[in-house]
Amino acid sequence: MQIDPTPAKYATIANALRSRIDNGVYAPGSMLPSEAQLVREFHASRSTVVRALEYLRQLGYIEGVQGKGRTVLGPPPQRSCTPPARVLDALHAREVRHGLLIGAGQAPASPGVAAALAIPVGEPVIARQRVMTSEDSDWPALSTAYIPVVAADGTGFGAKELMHEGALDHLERRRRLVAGDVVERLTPRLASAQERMLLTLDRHAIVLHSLLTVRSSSRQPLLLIDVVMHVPSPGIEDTFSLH
Amino acid sequence: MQIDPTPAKYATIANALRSRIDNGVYAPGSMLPSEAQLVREFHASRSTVVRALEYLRQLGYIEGVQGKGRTVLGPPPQRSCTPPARVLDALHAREVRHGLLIGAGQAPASPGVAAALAIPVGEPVIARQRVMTSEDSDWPALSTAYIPVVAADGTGFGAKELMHEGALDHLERRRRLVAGDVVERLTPRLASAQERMLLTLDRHAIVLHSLLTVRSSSRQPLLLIDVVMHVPSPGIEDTFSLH
DNA sequence: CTTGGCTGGTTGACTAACCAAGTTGGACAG
DNA sequence: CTGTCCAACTTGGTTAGTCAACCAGCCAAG
Repeated sequence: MQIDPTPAKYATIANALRSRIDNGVYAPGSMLPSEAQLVREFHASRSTVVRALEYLRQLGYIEGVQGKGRTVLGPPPQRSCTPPARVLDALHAREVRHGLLIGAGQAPASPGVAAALAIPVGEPVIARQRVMTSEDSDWPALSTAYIPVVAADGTGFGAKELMHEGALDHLERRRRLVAGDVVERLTPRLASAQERMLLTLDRHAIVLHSLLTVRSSSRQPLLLIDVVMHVPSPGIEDTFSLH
Repeated sequence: MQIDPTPAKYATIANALRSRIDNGVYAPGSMLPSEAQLVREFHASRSTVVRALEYLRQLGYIEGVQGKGRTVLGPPPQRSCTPPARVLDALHAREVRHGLLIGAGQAPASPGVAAALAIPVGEPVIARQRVMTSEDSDWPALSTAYIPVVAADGTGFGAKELMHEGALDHLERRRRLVAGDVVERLTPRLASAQERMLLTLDRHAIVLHSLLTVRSSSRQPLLLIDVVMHVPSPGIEDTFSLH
């Protein structure tokens, strides 16, 4: 039977202090107790205390000034996520051959499109549909960009000419906008007949449907890209750090 | 007139070693010189050398085994995202009611399980299956944890008793391991008959299959969790920053 | 052949001590 | 009141030492 080991003293000290910072006991901007105080509290040598503090410093929880003391910085900010490749592909894929552009033109916004763009159902939008190839994406995909007509003014979204830059690149350049983030909603479903035909899929093919809402920094929807991907085994792979 | 200060000795050592790792002088997988060797090379005390090594360890460049030496891991990979909620749920969901544990016991590793755990097909693994409820997860899900029998020694994975902590928490505590990252492979497919029954799904229900490989900091697979989720509209939502 | 003990090496953790460099507050003089 | 000095306190860096726990190789005994 395995006996649980006692954690190392420096780890105990580091974790205790870290918890206090995470829980707000030591607020950001406040001074941490001095080394001498911590030596007394944790019955450890100074070197052991310093080792724990160094660990927290490297994690970004605290910052020390010689002669003055250590300041609490707070829990290190959560890194914001870079979009995975499939999202970036959809935002930036250029139209390089005429055969890939299925169509472009005005249509009334469906309920789904209206909800994603925060506009009334039926409001006119420009829809632009294209096939994404292995040059654009890891898997065969069908991509439809939607943008409200008023917002498409001055852009080439409704034109029959190829857009030699990605949809987001084009919008940002033509409308002098800066996108802030993108929200992806991912659902699995059966491929429609049109999708099967355009992507050369089997009768019962299952696809991943990704609805990408590009927003401004104030969260206003700017552009919607509806992507349908046929993802073969071993599927979409992502790696996440656990510390 | 400010004269540039001589960098601290430990910083000089850490930066020298870090450069050698970045430049491939010490290749990933190789052994770093011993502390005694570095003491001689850099004319420093052992504690000073250890301080430099500890800094690199925390950055993720190296990993040490007591009595054996330190292994070069290589430059740390670009920090990836915090795992999304569905992944964290699967890693940390506790078993709180007996009805949710479907079964636990030994089985030979299927090709998929073997590949994910980097073990031979047919090698005995412990499989533990449970239903995840709305307390655990945003959607109904079926979760099966797989761990090689030898690695399950000293854990409760094969037992019929409930595990009152998450699978990863349990493994880390019982085996004194620290997980480094988790790789997710996501595919859409039709639900199997068992999945439909256990998750109360329709005849043609489509599910998302998420295969999670938990790895150590040296990328060795530790634990596999196979999750099948029924994701209703509007699907899995994620937000990504664009700057 | 296997097993156990020994040796030399390895890292992990902890303590003690020293020196350096800086901050802060109080006391004192002008 | 302002400026200077000094003591007490602070963190930064380094060395030396000890004990514990482990690995790998070697050799002897069964």
